[in-house]
Amino acid sequence: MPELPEVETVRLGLSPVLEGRLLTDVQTRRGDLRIPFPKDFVARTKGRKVKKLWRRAKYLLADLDSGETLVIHLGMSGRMSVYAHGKQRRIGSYVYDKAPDGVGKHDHVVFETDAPARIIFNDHRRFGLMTLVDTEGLEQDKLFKDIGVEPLSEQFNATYLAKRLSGKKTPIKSALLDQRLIAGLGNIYVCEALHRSGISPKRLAGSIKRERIAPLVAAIKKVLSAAIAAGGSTLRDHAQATGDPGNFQHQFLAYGREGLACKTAKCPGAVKRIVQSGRSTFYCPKCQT
DNA sequence: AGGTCAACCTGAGCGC
DNA sequence: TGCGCTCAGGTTGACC
Repeated sequence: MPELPEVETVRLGLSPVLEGRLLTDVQTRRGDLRIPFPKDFVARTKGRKVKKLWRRAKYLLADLDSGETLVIHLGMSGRMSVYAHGKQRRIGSYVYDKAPDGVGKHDHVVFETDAPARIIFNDHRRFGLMTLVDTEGLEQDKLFKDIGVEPLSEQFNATYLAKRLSGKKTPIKSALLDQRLIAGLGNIYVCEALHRSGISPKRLAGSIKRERIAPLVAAIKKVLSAAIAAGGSTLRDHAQATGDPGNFQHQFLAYGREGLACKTAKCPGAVKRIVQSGRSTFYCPKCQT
C-alpha cells in the first residue's frame, strides 16, 4: 500500500493523538510481523510519552521520552487506524470514530493514548514491521544507513539526481524505486512521475540527458505533494488514520490505466503495461521516450 | 559492485 | 458455489 504520500497522510492523522501524548497501554497480538518484535517491546513502550512523530522514507517514527524511537513500516497492506475513546470526537483538526467492539482478524498491535484514543495497527499481509531503535543512532541503524535523500527536501535536486544516475545501466524505473537513491518513492509515483516528465521507464538511467533531469525532479516533487494534499492513493488497502480513503487515484495519468487513452495533451497513444524487475509499469510508448 | 528475481503473506477478482 | 490462477502500494537475501 503505502508510499511516501500515504505514510505522510497517516502521520498527519496520527499526530493529534500521539505527539505529546502518553502511551497508556500497548498490546501485541502475535510475536512477529515481518520481523519479530524486539525483546520487552511492550515494557519499553507502555507508559512512555511520544515527543515527536516524524517520517523518514516510508517509515513512521515516534521518538519516545526513553531515548528510543518506535519505528513503524506499513509494508504493503498496513493501516494505522485511530478511534476516539467513548464516542466519536474531534481531536486537533481530525474527527475520529468511536472504537469498534472486539478486535479484527489482523489487528496486530493496539495502542491506547491519553488523547484519549486507541490506535490499531492492522496488516493482513504482514509485510510491515514495528521495532525500537536508539533515537541518537537512528541514522546509523541498519534500517536507515543506506537510505537516500528525501525527495521533498532541497537536497533532492537535479545536481544530486544527475550524479546518482550517472553510469547506471539499470532502467530509470528501477533506479527511481531504489530507496538508496531516493527515499519513499514506490511503484505508483514512479510511474506517474515518469509519465509527467515524458521519460520512458525503459530508458537506462545513465542515458538520460542532463536537461531532462530537472523536469523529472520537478515532476517527482509535484506528484508527491499533490498526492499528500489528496490524502494519498487508495487502491484497496490504504486508509487515512481517520479511516477515510485517499483520493489521488482519481488523478492517475498512467498507473492502472492499461489500454486507456493517454491523457497527455494531443497524444494519440494508449497506456501500456509491462513488467520490470517483477513489478508492473504503466506508461505511454508514444509520449514517453 | 551492480543488477535481477524469488520469497515473504493474505485476500480480491476473474474465468471456467 | 467453488476451484485455480493472477495480481497487489515493499523489502530482503540469494544468486548471477
